[in-house]
Order: sequence, then C-alpha cells, then structure tokens
Amino acid sequence: MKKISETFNTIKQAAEFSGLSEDTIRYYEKIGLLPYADRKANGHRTYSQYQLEAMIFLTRLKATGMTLEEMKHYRKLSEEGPTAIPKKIALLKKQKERIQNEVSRLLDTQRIIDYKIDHYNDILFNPDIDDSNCDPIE
Amino acid sequence: MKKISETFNTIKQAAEFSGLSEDTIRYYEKIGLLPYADRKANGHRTYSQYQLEAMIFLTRLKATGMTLEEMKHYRKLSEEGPTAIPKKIALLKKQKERIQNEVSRLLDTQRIIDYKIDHYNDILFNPDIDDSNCDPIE
DNA sequence: ATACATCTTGGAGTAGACTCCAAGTCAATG
DNA sequence: CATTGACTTGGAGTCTACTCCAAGATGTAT
Repeated sequence: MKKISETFNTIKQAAEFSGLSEDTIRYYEKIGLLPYADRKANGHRTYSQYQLEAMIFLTRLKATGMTLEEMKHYRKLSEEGPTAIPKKIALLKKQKERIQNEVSRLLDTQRIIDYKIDHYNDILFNPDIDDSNCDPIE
Repeated sequence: MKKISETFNTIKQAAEFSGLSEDTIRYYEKIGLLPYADRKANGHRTYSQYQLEAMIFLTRLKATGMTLEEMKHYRKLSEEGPTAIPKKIALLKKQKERIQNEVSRLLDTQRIIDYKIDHYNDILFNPDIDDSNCDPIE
C-alpha cells in the first residue's frame, strides 16, 4: 500500500518546483524545518516527489502567516507519529481560524479601498466637492 | 464644508486607538510615513481625530501586505494634490487586485487544510488505513 | 520641594527570514 | 588535462520593521 516516488530531483529542480530558492531550501534544512535531505554519492542533495510536496505544503502554510518556528513545531508533531494526530488537527483548526480572520480583514480592507476609489472618482467627475480635509491620509 | 476635528490626543491615546505602539508611531514619523505631528507648548505630539483615522488606514494597508515604502509612496501622491488622484486610483486598484489574489490563495490553503483535517480524522477513526508515507510533511 | 508620570530626542539593538560569499568537491566536456 | 558547471559547507551580511535605551524636559500630586 505504500507509494514511494522513484524520481529523485536536484536542489535546483526542487527550487523550481517549490518556488523556494536553493538558498532557502538549504536554510530550511539548516534550521531543521526541512529534514536532512538524502545525498548522492558526491554529497549533492536529492529530493523525492514526496519531499517536494512537503515543500509546497510549507510554502502554503507560510502564505497563511505561519512563522518558521510554528511550521517547525508542526513538523515535530509529525515526527511523533500517530499519537500526535489530535494535536496536529488542533493546530490545523487554529490555523484555519486564523486564515478565516485574515480573509475577513482583507475583504474589509477591500471595501475600504472601494470606498476610496469611489470617493476619488467623485472628486474627478464632480470638481465642486471640496473635501480637502476629508481624506484620512493626506 | 470643512470638518476639522477639535479633539486632540496624546501619542499614548493615538497608540491605543490605532493599535500601533508609541514607538512605532514615532518611527513612522521619523521615516516620513506619518507627517510631522503638531507639538504642544512642551513639545509633546498631538493628534487630531483625522490623523488618527489616517493611522488606521495605514494599518489596514499594511495588513494587506503593503510595505512601508509603498505606503510612503501613496502618501507622497496625496501631497501632490488633486492632480495625483488618477495615480492614487491606479495604486488602489492594484492593491485591490493583490488583495483579491491573496484571498484566493488563502481560501485555497483553507481547502488544503480541510482536506488534511479530514484525512487525519479518517486515520483516527479508521485505523486500518496505512498511509504512513502519504502525508507530505512528515 | 520632591517624587512620579509622560513625554521628548538620537541612536543603538533585535528578530525573522533570508541572501550572499569564499573555498572546496566532483563529474562531464572540449 | 584544464575548464566549466552544479553542487557542497560554514559563516557573514542584508533588509524590514520595529523596539529599546539613556538623558533630559515638563506637568501633576503629595
């Protein structure tokens, strides 16, 4: 039932695939955010498809505002095996909530921007309006 | 037609209202992101309601991922007066688009998290599943 | 008058997340 | 066999956005 990918990639390919830079990948390994990568005979890193997906997942978590420390914590739980699954679920739910808040805030801001755009358009097409003191960022 | 607020606030109150720290407010003034604040006779800064709103607007722009430099640029346009309004509209639209992308990405990530939560729940309530190699963040 | 709080200034220090570099290894190509 | 290119390492440097500090001025309460 195991599915282990047989294609192995260089750090360059990993960078291309994940969107991380080679330096960043090495850096993540250095700080323990990515596991120590297997090396070829000559010492070069190799990555399986499976590890590439882990990188993608990391970039996604990061995109939600998770810090590297938090991601490390998550990874640590993964190492604990199945007993840590409830903790991981809790963490994921917390993160989901954070994203929800973030989205709300963004939509909120978008509304404010819309309001401002409208407002500026009013000024442009209706030069009578004098509100030189109404725009809270002059 | 002008509406100028008559209540003036200390930096402490400005911090409370805006959510920025006092240090951050001074810092923003120092780098030219906030205009040089009026001082009382003793040199202490004062802020009108109107300036407080400007701070709130800044925090909102910041929350959308704008850098301080970009916000400075926006403020500079405001100083140019009405002729810069089209530029400001363009900037706001660009930022709105960025927010839209950000929201899409977040919702995307939320879906991935949901998928993962489901997946872990499956494992918890269905211990037969062996996927020790299927979770791309071991 | 003395203590305390609240502010001022310039400048130094910090945290997080990279990003770059020098010196070296190894494999393939001309 | 010399060069080129892709990689390795440890460590230093950079950027952003704060955050903290020391020394000093002023205002208010006891």
